[in-house]
Amino acid sequence: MNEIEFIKSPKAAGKQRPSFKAVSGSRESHPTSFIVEDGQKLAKRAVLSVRRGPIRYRRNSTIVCEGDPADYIFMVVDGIVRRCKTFQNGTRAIVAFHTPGELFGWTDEVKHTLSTEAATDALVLFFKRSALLSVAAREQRVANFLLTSTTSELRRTQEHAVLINRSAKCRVASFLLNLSTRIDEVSDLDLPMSHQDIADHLGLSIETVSRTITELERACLIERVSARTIVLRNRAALARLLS
Amino acid sequence: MNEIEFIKSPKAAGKQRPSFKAVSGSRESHPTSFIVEDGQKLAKRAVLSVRRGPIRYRRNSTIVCEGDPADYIFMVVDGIVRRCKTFQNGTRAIVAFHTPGELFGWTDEVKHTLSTEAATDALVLFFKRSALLSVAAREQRVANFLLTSTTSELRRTQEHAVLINRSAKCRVASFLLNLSTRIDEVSDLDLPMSHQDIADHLGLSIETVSRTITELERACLIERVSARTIVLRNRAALARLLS
DNA sequence: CGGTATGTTGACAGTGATCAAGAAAGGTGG
DNA sequence: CCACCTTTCTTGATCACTGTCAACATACCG
Repeated sequence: MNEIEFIKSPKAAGKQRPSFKAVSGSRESHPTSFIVEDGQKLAKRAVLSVRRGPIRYRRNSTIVCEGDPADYIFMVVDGIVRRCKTFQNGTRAIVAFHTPGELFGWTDEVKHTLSTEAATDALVLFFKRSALLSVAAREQRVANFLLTSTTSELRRTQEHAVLINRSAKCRVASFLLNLSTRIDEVSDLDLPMSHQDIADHLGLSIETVSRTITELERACLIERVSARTIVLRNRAALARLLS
Repeated sequence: MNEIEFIKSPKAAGKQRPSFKAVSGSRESHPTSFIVEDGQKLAKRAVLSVRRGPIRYRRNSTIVCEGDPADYIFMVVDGIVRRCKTFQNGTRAIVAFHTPGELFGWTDEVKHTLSTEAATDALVLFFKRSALLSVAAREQRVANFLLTSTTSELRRTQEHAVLINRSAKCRVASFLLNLSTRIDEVSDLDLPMSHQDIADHLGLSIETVSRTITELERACLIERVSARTIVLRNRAALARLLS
């Protein structure tokens, strides 16, 4: 871990881009509200007792390196976090992006198999693995939350793996539709991450991502307000590209 | 579900190819031995009480269709099972192969999002989702097994997703190394599934799979005893292709 | 033994990567 | 507020890897 900076309030983070502020600011519920919803004071107190942070990370800073001991697991409070693997030749594969409220990094291995980095300025909670396990043993709702989080992440990763043998147009359309459901899309869809991140996530070159967005715009499926701001003009047609 | 056939003994299945028999016959421990290892008679009785089957499936028969209600989850007893999604244009993506002992199909959705098919003759146990959940609520070891199974599947799916933007040679090498650790590799590595299945799993064409195997053989990294039987001659060199 | 399914190899084409140049956006300092 | 610089994005030209089409070989099965 590097570039760690303790802060007093979530408001201190995520101001790099106006659109990003809008995204995080418009969230009605706090990411950890699942504990409240469970209505179990004991569980809430138990989980919070093993919480560390939140810790603020600047964009592109590393939260955990591949190979680091898997002592902690994480939850995004604000911003976007990417989980990736970098190869010797410098190419990088981004397995997943995580949005606020998502628990990630849970593993049975002793070491993390993926690096975790801040794709935007981000605010991240830490949970000590061993402590969370012992809480889960006492509180069934905590155990359930662990299982549910892992199951959701598995489903998303499976859907992503399905994209492997599909065309560039299909991958980009899928990504845009997916993203629009995961972050608050007021009217415009603000891309919180760089095109390079999107390219590494979809297994495409940055040039192909750009060209494909242009192509979708020419077909009037989307509209490019700015490089990082897109309007989905025809969701139905975009969805048809996937089937 | 179709082509279901109740049988008395696992011996009745998996005889299609001699190599397949050798693979399944050489397993020392029974796939459900985790229950015994847990040493909890209550848990064992509880889990077995919600078991259905085993049911035998012939190669290429469908176990569950995409969109079927997710009332049951599954465990491979014998053979290889594939989980896939087929698109309108006929192309198919195989997200994962499952080997004996693996629990799969766990989901939070009401419907299965992937089809499940027998890649070889296979023997499959069924567990009623709701029943397994209530057992897990009583027996922490059962809950743990659910979480561990899901976590393992997530890790494997993540590793598979990483292969997206890598070369054909790298994908095939990765697949062969991976397979050799998952099935008993006496001296030869018997491919239990067809080249078409491998191609759909790796996002390659069947021709490219064939050509890549030929290429690896020319480089003396592997040796092709027959179309379905391969010897890994130089594991270290194969592993170097991945990094 | 013949027929079907599966695997192999070659020729060619197409999608997307690479290389290169320019444009736009964001950040910094005057 | 503007000038400058850096980063990010866009577009074009070319190339390479892999897909497609086709023919043949081999294995499997009745």
